[in-house]
Amino acid sequence: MYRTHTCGQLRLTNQTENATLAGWVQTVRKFGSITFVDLRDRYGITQLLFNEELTKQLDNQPLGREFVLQATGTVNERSNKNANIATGEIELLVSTFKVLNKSAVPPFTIQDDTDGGDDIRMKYRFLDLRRNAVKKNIELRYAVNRAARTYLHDQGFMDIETPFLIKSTPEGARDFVVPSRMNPGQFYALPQSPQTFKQLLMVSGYDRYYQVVKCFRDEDLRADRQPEFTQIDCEMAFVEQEDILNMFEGMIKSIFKEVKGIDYSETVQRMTWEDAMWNYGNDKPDIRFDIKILNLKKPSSVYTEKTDNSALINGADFKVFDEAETVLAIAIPGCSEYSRKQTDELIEWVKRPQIGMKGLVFIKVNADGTYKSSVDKFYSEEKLKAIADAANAKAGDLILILAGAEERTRKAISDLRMEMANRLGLRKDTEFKLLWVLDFPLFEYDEEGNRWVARHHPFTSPKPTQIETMINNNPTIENAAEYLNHPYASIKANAYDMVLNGNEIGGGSIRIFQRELQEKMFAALGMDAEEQQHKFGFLLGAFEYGAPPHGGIAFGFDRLCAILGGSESIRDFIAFPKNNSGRDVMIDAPSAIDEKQFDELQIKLDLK
RNA sequence: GGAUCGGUAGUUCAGUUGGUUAGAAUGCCGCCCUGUCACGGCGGAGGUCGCGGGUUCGAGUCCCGUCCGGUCCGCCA
Repeated sequence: MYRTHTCGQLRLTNQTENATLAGWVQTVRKFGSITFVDLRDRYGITQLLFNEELTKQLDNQPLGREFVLQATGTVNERSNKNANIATGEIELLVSTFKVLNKSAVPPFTIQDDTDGGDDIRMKYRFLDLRRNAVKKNIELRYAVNRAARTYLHDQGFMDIETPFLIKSTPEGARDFVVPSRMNPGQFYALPQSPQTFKQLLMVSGYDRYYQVVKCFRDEDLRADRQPEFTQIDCEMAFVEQEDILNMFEGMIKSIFKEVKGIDYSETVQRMTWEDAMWNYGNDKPDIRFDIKILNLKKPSSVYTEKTDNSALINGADFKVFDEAETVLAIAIPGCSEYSRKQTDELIEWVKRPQIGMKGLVFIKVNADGTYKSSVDKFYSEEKLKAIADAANAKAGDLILILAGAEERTRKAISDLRMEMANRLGLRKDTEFKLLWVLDFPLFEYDEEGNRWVARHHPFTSPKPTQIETMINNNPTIENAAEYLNHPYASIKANAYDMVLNGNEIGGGSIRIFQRELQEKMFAALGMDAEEQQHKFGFLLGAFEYGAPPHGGIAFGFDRLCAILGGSESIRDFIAFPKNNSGRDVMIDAPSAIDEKQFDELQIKLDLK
């Protein structure tokens, strides 16, 4: 037996008991004739005390950091207690010890505020994982996993595994592909999600399915995007959208309760996609703070149900506004005192290539009720007041106005809104606000490919009243400039996203379950009968054998963990993550393979 | 594919308008120390300034290229 207790276990109540501990040497503090050793394992740190005789033995058997040590002795009350650690009232008075393994000097210190940078910590991730800060994240991840599984199990969901070696269907993200030795020249694809399999399980009658499952996408990375990532993937049969929303609100609330101890009792807000875009410029708005967009102009073809406020800016002969497709304003609370330097800095901020605006108009709503703006030449004080009132600005607020092309400007005002909220500390990572965004567009225009693609995926059902519009307006070769006016731009889907603090944490839809409609959908995406059969024949075939109505949702597990852990980066919540370039710097993957492997695969490497 | 920031001791960083022998902290090694817990004291070792080229009397510093890493845009059904 290597140990009788863990390093986080012993207390004053164990005084005078014998115990054997095993763990890693955190620090050695030598005082000539006595020595203190902090021994660490997953559970905590216990101080070991070596007497004079044992300290002498250390001359022949030196202890270094991260040595693996086993020590036996009696539990002793400390004369100087340490309130900072759970075992701080006791120490182990060592009688015998054994070095189970020595350690090279670690390249960075294994402690909470380590001296190691990201690079070196990723290369030695197995050491980084010993640190409390990382361990806490991995533990939180397991807690989220457990809470989700418990909830879903209690609701009658079954965990059913689906294959990783599947068929490539190049829609949406790029597939990772795997060559098949037994089928030379042919390739498997790793799943971007188990989408079609979970739908087939619905056809098979497993009407509540879930899986905590790896998904793979060969796209560029970000702080919150990895090439392999984990989803909580769920599907239900005989459900409408309302059933799904209720079921999975329940799951998230249960996770909040189990993992964070938070009773999220309030009703989860709901918002249509159009409202989200109109009011926040974003399909995943952070609603922890109440700053909404004032639409001073809009392109006529979208947001057909909305009324803009162009009367407020018209007739001033201000070309920047008059010639812009879209003009959007937000009122930032308490910033009217911004200096010239500060407003100039904001202008530079929106002109950065990532934002790409040409400039920024501001109106200061002064505390004394006067107005000062960068467009005083064009707008009288009355007009500025009218704009300020429409933007819900109060005395002391700063109104920021962007003008330009619809999509870019709307994204820019959203980015600006988030940036200002960050600067004002309005995005607290201890506050959690859930939101359902509903009625997403069914299609979106792909400018690069000059075609219409499914916004969610091609299995998403259209709103029933718009099926006719979909069938009767199949896109031909469209002019890119006119895409906002195509009937497809207005078709909405039975699709929904769950948003937490401005992050999309889950998304799903009610699926198409009739073969005929699915064929029409594929046709709408430009797939002829032959291509449909080749790519999705198995699904169309299955739909002929009594497919039930069904729908589902998938949650981004890594991202959910990161948000619950108060972090922007999902890497901290993955035991062995990839870096920015998709590399695992610890094992140095990807890497070249042997000539023999190419031979077996009958593949010849000929890099361009 | 693009933008941007960074690469100097094991590690984290500083390094002025280009100028003598490139510094600090921490870690590491040695000696001293019986109550430390960020132990303390004294001493020591440790550098291809990412790599290649250029400008210059002289380059860590300026220029060009390249590699690596971070963040973002495009991309991510």
